[in-house]
Amino acid sequence: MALEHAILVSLLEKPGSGYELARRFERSIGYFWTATHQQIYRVLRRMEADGLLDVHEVAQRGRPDKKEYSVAPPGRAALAAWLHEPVQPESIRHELAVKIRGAAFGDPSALIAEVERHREAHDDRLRRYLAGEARDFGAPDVPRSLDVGQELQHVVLRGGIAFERMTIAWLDDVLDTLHRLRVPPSVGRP
Amino acid sequence: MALEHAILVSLLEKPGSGYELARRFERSIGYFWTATHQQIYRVLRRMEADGLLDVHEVAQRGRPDKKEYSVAPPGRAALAAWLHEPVQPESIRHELAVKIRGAAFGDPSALIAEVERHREAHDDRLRRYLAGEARDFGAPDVPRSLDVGQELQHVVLRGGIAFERMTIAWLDDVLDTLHRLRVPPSVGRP
DNA sequence: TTAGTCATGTAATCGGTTACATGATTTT
DNA sequence: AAAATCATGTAACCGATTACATGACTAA
Repeated sequence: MALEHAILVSLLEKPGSGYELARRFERSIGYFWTATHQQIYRVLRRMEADGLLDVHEVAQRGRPDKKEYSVAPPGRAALAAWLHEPVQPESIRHELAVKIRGAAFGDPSALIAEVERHREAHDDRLRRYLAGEARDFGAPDVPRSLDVGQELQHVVLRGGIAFERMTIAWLDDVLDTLHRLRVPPSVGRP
Repeated sequence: MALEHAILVSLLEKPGSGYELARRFERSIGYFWTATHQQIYRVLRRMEADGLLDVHEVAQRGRPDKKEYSVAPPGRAALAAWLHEPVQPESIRHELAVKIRGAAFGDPSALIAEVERHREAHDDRLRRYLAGEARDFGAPDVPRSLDVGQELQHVVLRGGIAFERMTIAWLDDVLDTLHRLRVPPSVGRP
């Protein structure tokens, strides 16, 4: 049930509409949790009904009205309580890994293009993260003084960066392996 | 819909019962996909009804009968077709990261124990993966010659190992940050 | 004029988790 | 005697995805 808590964190960092939250889930929050706008709207309504959030409609010129959500005291309490509960260490779900292992029952070299596509996507994401890091937290050689919230945001972003770097290195390993498997392994035999 | 495909891959590697599949999902397949026995049984019945799998009951001495599933020709075809479809690069979902970012609105040092617990869990998993690697694929200095299926299994396992190593390093970074935040940053100011 | 952004929603379906349930056998 | 393993399932619920829908404004 971490979506609710991710929303609480995001709204505490800055109040906003469902639409704005959906956009944040595409970027900053996106490197540790994802959600579509449909789901966000549904959860927002439920959380408001439960008294965790306050809403007020904001009229805008030239744009549709929006409902700006902010965290109500019970929402803050719910987040504080959750921070003291243990969550269980998660496992990954990696569909591409299923495919790689499945390739043994098809043509492994047919996967090369697919793996390269994934590599590109992760490389793009890494670039975006690094750009965001430089923008929000300063370049490594030009450190800024940050408050607690920023320090924590930064360490989470470093996690996203580490994940992308690791994934890219692994996909290179996968590509290497797929290429090696195309030529029968004859070297080294007597 | 990768669970079906993960099951097809696993059953192609070796036929087995729902119970056995559930066990495999706790270990080898577990480092890229997870599933509980309830879900596995449900999906197995559906796949059998769809003609993707064959079943035959196996009587056992001293143990309950089991239904051994194996991949039927249409199942093999379904897997082959899926291998040619692109899957989209996934994002991670990391509940702990939500917590870390949420800690800014509570007591960050209260998270230290929780993060240490996660670090332990990932360290355990890493050890199991490394033990499995040595057992199934030989130590790095004593390489074995492997067939295509084994090579692909190995590269996926290397991915799991890389993921755990990266996660442990990141959690150390997180612990470092949480410790630093306990003492007010006074060094370096005039 | 077409595409893109801002903004919110409904409906259907599927995938996954949690809790509950049974029962024999084997190991400590 | 108790706990663990082998083996299979039902029911309820929740979380998440996909498809569909609307409508105004803005920029290429």
